[in-house]
Amino acid sequence: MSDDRKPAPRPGRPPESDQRAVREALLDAACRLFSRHGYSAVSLRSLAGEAGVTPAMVHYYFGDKHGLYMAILEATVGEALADLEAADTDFSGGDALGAFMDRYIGMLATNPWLAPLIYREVLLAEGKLPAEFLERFPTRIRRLLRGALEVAVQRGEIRRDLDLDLLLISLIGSCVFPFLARPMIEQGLGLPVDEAFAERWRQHARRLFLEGARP
Amino acid sequence: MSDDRKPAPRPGRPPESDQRAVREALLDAACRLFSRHGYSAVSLRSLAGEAGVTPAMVHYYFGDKHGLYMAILEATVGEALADLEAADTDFSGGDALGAFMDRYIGMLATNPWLAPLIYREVLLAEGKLPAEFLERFPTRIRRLLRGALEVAVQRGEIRRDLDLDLLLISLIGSCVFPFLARPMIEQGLGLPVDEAFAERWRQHARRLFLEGARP
DNA sequence: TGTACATCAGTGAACGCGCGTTCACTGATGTAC
DNA sequence: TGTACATCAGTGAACGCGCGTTCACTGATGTAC
Repeated sequence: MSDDRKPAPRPGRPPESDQRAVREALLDAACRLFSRHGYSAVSLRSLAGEAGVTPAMVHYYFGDKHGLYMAILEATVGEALADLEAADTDFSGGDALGAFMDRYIGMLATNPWLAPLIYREVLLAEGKLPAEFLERFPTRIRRLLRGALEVAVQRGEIRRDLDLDLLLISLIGSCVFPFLARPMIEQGLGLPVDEAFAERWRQHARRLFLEGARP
Repeated sequence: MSDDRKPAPRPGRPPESDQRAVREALLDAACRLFSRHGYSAVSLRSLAGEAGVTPAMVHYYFGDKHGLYMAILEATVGEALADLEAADTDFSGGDALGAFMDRYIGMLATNPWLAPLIYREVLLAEGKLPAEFLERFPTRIRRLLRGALEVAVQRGEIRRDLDLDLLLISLIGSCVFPFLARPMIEQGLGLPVDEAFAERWRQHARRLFLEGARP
């Protein structure tokens, strides 16, 4: 009764159990562990231990390990993309690129596991679902940004002598890189990558991207 | 005699064997597989198969799996770093930053496995050697670049209102990002990341970093 | 309202498999006399 | 120059272990009559 760290798991259906709590504990642990160590380096035993449940729960709720992986991808990456696309209309106003960078950086700062997770899946193509995500994610984000870039060029907000494909890569990189390189920044440079850093990075990235480093 | 794909491995010491060939076949396969799939996702059986040798060879030459990993880190990352540092003197002349970017991008383009390998080890801190590499690599590259940046600021080649820490992150990111995002660029944008791309990226990254995207 | 039963959330021991690793061994090569 | 032997490169079968996964089960909860 006094020890609630180990709630004395008895056999049989637990009273007043909350399915969503178990599911989300698993999703939460999976986000953290998969993004930090990679899919194959994380065992279901350690994952279940982190979530405070039995390894068999993974199969009960998600079928198998890969199903859990797909579930967090759908929940995190899918939601993030939908969020960016829903805000597409905002980008039609002035300074569309700045608005995109603001929103993108904010999203990456709020969800620290997002960048490494997407990176492992999409950029390294480490995952097992090239057909689905490798086509879906970059295609959607490319469509989103190519349009904004072309509009910006036509408006004269961007120089005409820059290759738009390469500029697209630079734009994404200048948003996402510090959240990929987080351990290096925190341990190598001694800068905590928190909300305050994200705010500084927002301003720095916008200014550098538009104006350059030269005086 | 005619079939040299399977050289009919007989028991006993092979005649005219070349130790270095076996060692380097293992290192080569390890570079490709570890950088593509990650340390724990690569089994010694698949790695040895790729190199055309027996799994037991890994222990014969490198002690264990981790020893092989350390060996390729030392061979690739160590050599790359030493190369950059040896060229440090070049950077004392005019346009030190441009010279660094040129050299850095060239190195990443020549060794396609380098960026993902360093990323997995240093940026994600996925490896088991935080004490050794997480201190060595970023510390050295930071020292290298902070000096060059401060000199550039004093010479008036760089604006004074930019945070040097953030600028350092931007500089590294604008060199390394396309080589990290290679699968996305090749499959998502349809651009092959080859030597020609590296040459285009060199010019693009330098111009964008110094002059910005605004007309 | 009680009762009988289906369902449901979860347990925990066990399964087979592939992993990293070990080891007794084989026959070619190098060396000493 | 021959011969005896140590060394050396490499084999391949086997080891124990931890992995993902399965399954018989338990007892609380929901439902039908």
